[in-house]
Amino acid sequence: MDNSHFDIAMNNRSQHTDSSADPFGPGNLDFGGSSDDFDFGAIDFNDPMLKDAFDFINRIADGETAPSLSNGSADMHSSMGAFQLGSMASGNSYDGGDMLGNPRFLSPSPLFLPDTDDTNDFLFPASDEAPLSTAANGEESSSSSTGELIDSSNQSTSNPANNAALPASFLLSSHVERNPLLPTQTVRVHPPKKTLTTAQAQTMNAAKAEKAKRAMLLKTDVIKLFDEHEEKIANLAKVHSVKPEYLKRLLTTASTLKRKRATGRIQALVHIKAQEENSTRPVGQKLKAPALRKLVDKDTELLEISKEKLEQAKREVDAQRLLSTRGARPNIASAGKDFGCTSRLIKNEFDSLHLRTGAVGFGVLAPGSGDDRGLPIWFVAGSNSVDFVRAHLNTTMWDLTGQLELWANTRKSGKPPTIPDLQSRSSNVIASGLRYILGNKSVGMNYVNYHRSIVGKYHVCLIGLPDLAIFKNANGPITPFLIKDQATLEALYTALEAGACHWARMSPDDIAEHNEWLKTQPVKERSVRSDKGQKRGRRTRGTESDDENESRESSRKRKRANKKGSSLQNSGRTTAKGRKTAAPKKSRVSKQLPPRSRETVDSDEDLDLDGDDGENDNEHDDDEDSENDDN
DNA sequence: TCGCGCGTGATACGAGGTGG
DNA sequence: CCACCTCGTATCACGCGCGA
Repeated sequence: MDNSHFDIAMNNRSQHTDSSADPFGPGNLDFGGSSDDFDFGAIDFNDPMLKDAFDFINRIADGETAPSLSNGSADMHSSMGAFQLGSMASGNSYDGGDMLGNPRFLSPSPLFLPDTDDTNDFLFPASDEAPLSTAANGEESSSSSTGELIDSSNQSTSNPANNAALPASFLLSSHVERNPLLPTQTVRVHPPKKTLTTAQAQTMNAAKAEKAKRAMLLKTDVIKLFDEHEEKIANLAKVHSVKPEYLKRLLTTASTLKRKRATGRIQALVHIKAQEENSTRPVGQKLKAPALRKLVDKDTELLEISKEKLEQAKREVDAQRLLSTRGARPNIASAGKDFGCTSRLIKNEFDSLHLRTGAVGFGVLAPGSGDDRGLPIWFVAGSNSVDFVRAHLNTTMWDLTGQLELWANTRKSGKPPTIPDLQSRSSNVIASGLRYILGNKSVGMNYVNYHRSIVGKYHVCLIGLPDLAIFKNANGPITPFLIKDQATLEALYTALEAGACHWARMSPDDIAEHNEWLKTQPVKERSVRSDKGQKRGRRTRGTESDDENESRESSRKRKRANKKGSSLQNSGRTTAKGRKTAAPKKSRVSKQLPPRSRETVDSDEDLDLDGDDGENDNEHDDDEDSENDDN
């Protein structure tokens, strides 16, 4: 037998377990602990059955068609079917493909799917049915059972189906049961605890006291080191005439560059002078900036303007600039002209950037609706970018531009957004803006504890909220879903869309000030768990005491699960109220034990048959949404 | 009202220390 | 070197808070 594939597999495997690599990365072995402890030699690779199994996989990897499970190859079914299908269903990183170092087996390949429509039952047999590999160990295929593959006398490496320490129900859907070829750890059994003698207790106590003393000494030294560090920074700041905060910034990798230059004093004064001089002048005779600047220099009264008035003028300049850059064009003609000029500017910038830096990329621009003026345009940085579009998007730039224009002309438009629309959109902009500025995909907006959970924790704040009474909430911004007034919602959404209202990082001074303020605010304590003090043993699955466990279980959760189960049975992917349910996220679900029965898992969705992670599930949903929209 | 994420309470387990 | 103990951390289950 040619073992070349297998040798490669072993090499790959040793790379995977390299301690320098991420042991939990995709395609790596994960034994839930130190993977280096894993003894691969425990498997007898000279076992003829195992050799056949690897030979079979290598032949498939070489492109040979796999035999259908339902019409033959019973041996392969028992030895490899569970091996591969288990990995598909569980999504565990330690699957057949990984072990063999062959990525082709990582995807849910149809090669091993049976010739039956009832794939669910094949992958996830009902609790009252014998699971795949149980059947393999049972009477039906005893001649080719996986039990023959592994020496049952060696408990440390054999399938724990034979391990009496585990309850039989646990094995029904366990990873190890679905992957009977895996070397398996024994269940750890602790010896009964012995009571200490007086001398032992005294020794232990003395050692404990000594350890505490050493920990205290270390803590004292660390505090001392911190104080010395602060003192050195303060001295250095004094010597170089800079603020200690500046030195601390230099010590970190945080950027000190600001995104935008702040409005200056002279700009604010010119703005005031323009209001004085130009408000009464007709168009065409208004003074221009150089003339206004000269007038400012001569106006001694204006030059001694109060700080408050100057700040007010700066805010007005900022607002005016924002209106110029983000405000809607007043009519079709000006919008069309803006479109044409700006698109040419962008095209020029694309060309120039490519020539200056070699950057590649492409862009497509079309008027937002058929009523607007302006010709669709596409631009690329580097002619190679066209090849990219052709190769990876299977279209040409012209086609893409045409499709964009068509899409813009035919999409829903003209109707004013409804209140739920505005609520949802505003909420999305706020939440996505928060995720963007923090670079954290999982963070969520907290309106109720905004000052503590968002500002205090992440040091960012939402600035530029519309100056409306409803937003002057002591707890911070209120959730858009509580605003029922169309005009208020439109003001909020417009500010968010235009960028007038956005997330901003706080300066160190602001953070310190906010933290001081937080100290004066009452802390809302979390309620104490209602079951505090009670013993809550680990939940067991499928044991004979299930009824007792279920009776103890939270009635609320049971009600929810039952309701969900029944509604899902009836309506597939929607709840009883017709609301679409999101697929459970793998990151959390994968950590939990499977449900105890099919009672609460009656939909494909819950089973997560495709084995994708949560992100992909979302993508799938999005695709469906878009399809529905198209329909 | 539902579902998700966080935090809490509990257990399991491994590493390290200690004594025989 | 082994047995035993302590402690810290990982993991699990689930209640609470909160957004949608």
